[in-house]
Amino acid sequence: MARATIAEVAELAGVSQATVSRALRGVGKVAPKTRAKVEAAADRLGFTLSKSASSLASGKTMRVVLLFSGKLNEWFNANVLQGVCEVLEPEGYDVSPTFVTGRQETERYFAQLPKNRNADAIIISSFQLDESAREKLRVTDMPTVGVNIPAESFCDAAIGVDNYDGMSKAVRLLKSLGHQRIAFVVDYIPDDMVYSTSQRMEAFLEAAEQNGYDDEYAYVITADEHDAPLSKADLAAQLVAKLLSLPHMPTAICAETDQVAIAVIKELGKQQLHVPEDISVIGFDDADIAQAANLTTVRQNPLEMGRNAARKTLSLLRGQTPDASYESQEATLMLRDTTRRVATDRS
Amino acid sequence: MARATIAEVAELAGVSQATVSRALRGVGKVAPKTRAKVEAAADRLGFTLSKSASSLASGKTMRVVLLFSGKLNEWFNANVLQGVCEVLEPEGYDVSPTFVTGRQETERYFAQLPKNRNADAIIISSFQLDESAREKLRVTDMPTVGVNIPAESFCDAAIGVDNYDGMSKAVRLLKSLGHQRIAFVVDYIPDDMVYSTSQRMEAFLEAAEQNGYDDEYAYVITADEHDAPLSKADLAAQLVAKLLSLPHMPTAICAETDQVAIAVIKELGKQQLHVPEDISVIGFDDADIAQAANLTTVRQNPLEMGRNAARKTLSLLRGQTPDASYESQEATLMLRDTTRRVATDRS
DNA sequence: TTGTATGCGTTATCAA
DNA sequence: TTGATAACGCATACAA
Repeated sequence: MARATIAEVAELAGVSQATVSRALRGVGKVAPKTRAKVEAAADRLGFTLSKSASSLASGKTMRVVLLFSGKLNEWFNANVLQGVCEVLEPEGYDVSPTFVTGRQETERYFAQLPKNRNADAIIISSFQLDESAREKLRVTDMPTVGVNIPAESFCDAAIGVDNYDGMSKAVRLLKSLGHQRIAFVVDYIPDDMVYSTSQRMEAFLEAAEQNGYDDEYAYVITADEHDAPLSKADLAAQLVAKLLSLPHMPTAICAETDQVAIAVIKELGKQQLHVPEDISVIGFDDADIAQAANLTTVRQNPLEMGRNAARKTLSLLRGQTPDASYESQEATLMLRDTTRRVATDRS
Repeated sequence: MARATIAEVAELAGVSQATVSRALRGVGKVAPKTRAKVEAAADRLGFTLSKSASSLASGKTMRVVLLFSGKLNEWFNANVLQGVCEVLEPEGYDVSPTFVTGRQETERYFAQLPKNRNADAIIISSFQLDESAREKLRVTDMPTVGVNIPAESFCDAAIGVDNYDGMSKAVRLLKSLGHQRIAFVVDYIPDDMVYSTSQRMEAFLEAAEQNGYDDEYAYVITADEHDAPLSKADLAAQLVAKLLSLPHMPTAICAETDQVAIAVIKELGKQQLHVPEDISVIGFDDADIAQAANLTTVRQNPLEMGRNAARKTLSLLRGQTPDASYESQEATLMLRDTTRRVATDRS
């Protein structure tokens, strides 16, 4: 392609570069006739404004970075990304998905963050950041919005699911179904990552207490500490082993996520424990796999979170304060086939 | 943040701007000592090269567009994206995910493509393009690489799964298991979208023929034409209805995708037909849901396709020809719980 | 190996 | 409403 410049368009249209610029961007006062001329000329030359040149001249990069903890092909992240793109791209922004896996990469990323002037804003998803990283974020002059980030935060705005709400609903369901011993199963949680998981654990315990489960009736089962991530199958094997070696086996389990729930169900099956006949299981997320496995679960909506975060970002970018800077999404219980009223032959 | 410029770094380091530029990018000849000085200065100022300015000066945008048909939260797309990002981002490229859904958006996108000089390359995934769109792509001077794109193509390079290979394996499995009547179930295929689906259908028929299935022993069941996309449940209901109204019910089904396979299995269940006891089902993809549902399926690896496409893009960007411009990924049969040897009481 | 000078294609300020 | 013109921050050809 011939790469036309604004100058050629100006010449063809018989106006100045400045006018072309104004006309094409739709800013400032420009006569309808002039605009038409310019647009015709631009069209004929197959001309588009150069993003690089615009950025340089205006100081706006028209880019927003979307930082994930984990991979882009994870259900949650992919949905947030889709949501963000849906609202940001029509506004002319490029979204630049980035991801870090593990502690080291995270540190490295935040270490070099302050000097990054190559984006207008940053959206960060599902991080549990240490003080040093938070500090780095604070000193950045970029608007920062968080998705599933602790509320007492260092972000200008944030959106997340209400894990407390979600776990309460799960626990109340189990209570209604007559379950007297319940457990929360969860992978080992490194203290510096994965925010939502630890919050769900706390929420489970709190909800259990509020619903009258004493300590010995509501367990938390955690995997042993490990460095390399465990396969879900291995994790489930470990968790089920711990479950089965409990003084009293619970009749219902809440899992950290759908993934873990499904892995646990498979492992239980290997031990001839059937779900939901012998034991009920509830997941968290309502990812695609939950439907495929007919899993009762607590639904969150990362797609909508992404859209919401992007809207907040847009506000910030315009120098406004978002309507509700810190928002929390209600969680929904999805009743499917892995929960059941407890057998009546127990006291 | 103070936004330092290259000039300030140069001054602090006591060298020229040009030297700073060279030192920081690691190009050209620059003395180790000088480089160290420059790096120290840059570090102290919290300086990073401005992407916009670099782009403008060099003519390279350092951006590659990744165009999807469908949403970014679909399993296939999310995986391709992850793969592409994994290899492109370490090389300093921004990947800009874009998506179009439906015919109109696609047309609009390609219509304005030729004048898009805001990327160095474009990767397009899973498109079935009409001649006009192809032409637009051809006239673009950007390197173009395809993912799951017809081979006789308008791309400089491409990678895709071998749908023929995959469907052959599926059909051969069913033959080995003694199934004598088999069917392929598929959503209505608008002739201008979804490439792989129609290819799989053809591949099924071809494989069936090669394996000795006569016409009346290998059916293709297609949904009726419709404008708005059907929910998977509705689609499955329609497909199962057609299946059940066949002169002879097949004993095994190959589905277009895992999604369709799982929806069909659920619908069959509603009709008291159990999988695999009464009928075997094979999916295609091996997405997360396939594992969750214990679905026998044909595996493709979009993550690896993404990486591969990105590597090809990199080659093209460097002016080289990729080792293998057009590659095809072998498909793998994943044997799980939805297929079974046909009951022996049939002839 | 380093420095000088020019240009990249816009935007934005100021006049007209 | 439009036109000059000076930035914007860097890469690169060329000279030293």
